[in-house]
Amino acid sequence: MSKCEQCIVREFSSLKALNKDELVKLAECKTSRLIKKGEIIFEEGENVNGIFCVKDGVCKLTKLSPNGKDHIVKLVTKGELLGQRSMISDEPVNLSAVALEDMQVCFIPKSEIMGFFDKNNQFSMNVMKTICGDLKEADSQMVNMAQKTVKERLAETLLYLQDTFGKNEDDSLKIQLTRDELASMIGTATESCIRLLSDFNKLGLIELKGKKITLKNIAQLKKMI
Amino acid sequence: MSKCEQCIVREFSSLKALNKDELVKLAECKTSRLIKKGEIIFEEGENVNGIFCVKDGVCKLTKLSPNGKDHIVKLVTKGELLGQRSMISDEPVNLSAVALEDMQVCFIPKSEIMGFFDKNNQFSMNVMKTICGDLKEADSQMVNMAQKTVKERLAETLLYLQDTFGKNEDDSLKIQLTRDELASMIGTATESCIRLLSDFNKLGLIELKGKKITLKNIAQLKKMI
DNA sequence: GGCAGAATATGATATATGTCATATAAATGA
DNA sequence: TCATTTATATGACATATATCATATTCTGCC
Repeated sequence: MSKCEQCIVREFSSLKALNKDELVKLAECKTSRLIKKGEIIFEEGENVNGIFCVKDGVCKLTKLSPNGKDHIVKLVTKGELLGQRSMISDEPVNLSAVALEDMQVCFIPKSEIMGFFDKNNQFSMNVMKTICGDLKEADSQMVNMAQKTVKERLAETLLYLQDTFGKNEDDSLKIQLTRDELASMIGTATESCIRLLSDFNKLGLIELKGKKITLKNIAQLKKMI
Repeated sequence: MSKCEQCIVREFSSLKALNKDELVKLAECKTSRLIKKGEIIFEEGENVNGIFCVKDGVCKLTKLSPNGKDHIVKLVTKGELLGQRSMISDEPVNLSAVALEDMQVCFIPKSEIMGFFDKNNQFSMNVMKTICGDLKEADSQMVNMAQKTVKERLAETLLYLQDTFGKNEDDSLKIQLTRDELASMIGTATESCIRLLSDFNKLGLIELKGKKITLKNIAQLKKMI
């Protein structure tokens, strides 16, 4: 079992508030897991009874709409925690988590986290702030979905993906989403998404090479939002 | 200054975790306010530096979209707290609050609440749970906006309004929203909202009398969602 | 290496929703 | 009380987006 003290990603999450003793305790009760691309970490409705700390890789949090389509609510990446909301609410998870790349995660049982809540106010505060940030973002996304056109949402999402996950040496977006996934992030039909990408390509805003997407005219994309 | 100990609505919010001493302290530092229908409690971008406890009345939380339209993110009613998110994040508020009816609210300064966070774990936990509930609801609304038709969202919203705010003796919805406000809750143009209400009326799902809306066929409305 | 199945692409068309115009009804205020 | 504004309603039309069909390209796999 690897030591949490030496784990770098811990510094990026609420766990940074834990002291040496707490980290030792944490290392004793956590379980590490390797998760393959496409694998499900947990599914809507499941009881998770703990949280996951993402050490490496990216996953999508999706919610199934009554119309049968999945919607991607959020992407979660290295350094973030997964499943905090449902643990605190003491409810089954309301979202599914699926790996978009191979991942390394650690599972921390609920009992352990609840202990930290009791004894470490800074940790509680960090978790609260994270969830408040998620709420602000969710409100903003809600308004985006309600008020913006698909074209605007696509432009915004492409910029977000580059900002958050960066680009490869050839300048293409580092994170690899299928057209289907991109569509379910912006809330549209796959064909519409593909068509708009095609339009953006023709307008010189982006470049499509196979499944690789390269942002070519950031200024113009920003103007579209 | 009225005593918080005897305030009934306190029992419905996170504040129920406070003990006698804390309530006395709270009563000393809070300020009560009467707010007229239509009045702005706070506006997007403002620094609020505390939270509001809603003693009576209902307000809307709105967010301005870049296209210039307001979107109603949430309705807040008696017994709920207002402004928790931004206080915890230590940021300006991301939403505006406007009274839909005459309201009674109490303002509690940030310093006081932060003290409770430090000393009263149950209170912290209550606040956390409330915000987690808001986050779950926001995620769900995000998916609704992205995946459901306007018709479905209208049906859902009408049912929600009746469930949450009840009906008058004549069975019409107790909460009075303008068509414009209803439209900005479901995320559509005012005309589309009016038109669909008209359609629902013709189908016998609802009845329109002046601005009063009465749900006539709940089962059918539920089937539409 | 070639084949099956998936992902991407594009056209044709249907449909939902937005926009603009205008009419009517209701509310507000001098 | 009447006039002016504001909210509701409805029609005509434009447009964005979904849906269905069908290529084409990619990818994993035996």
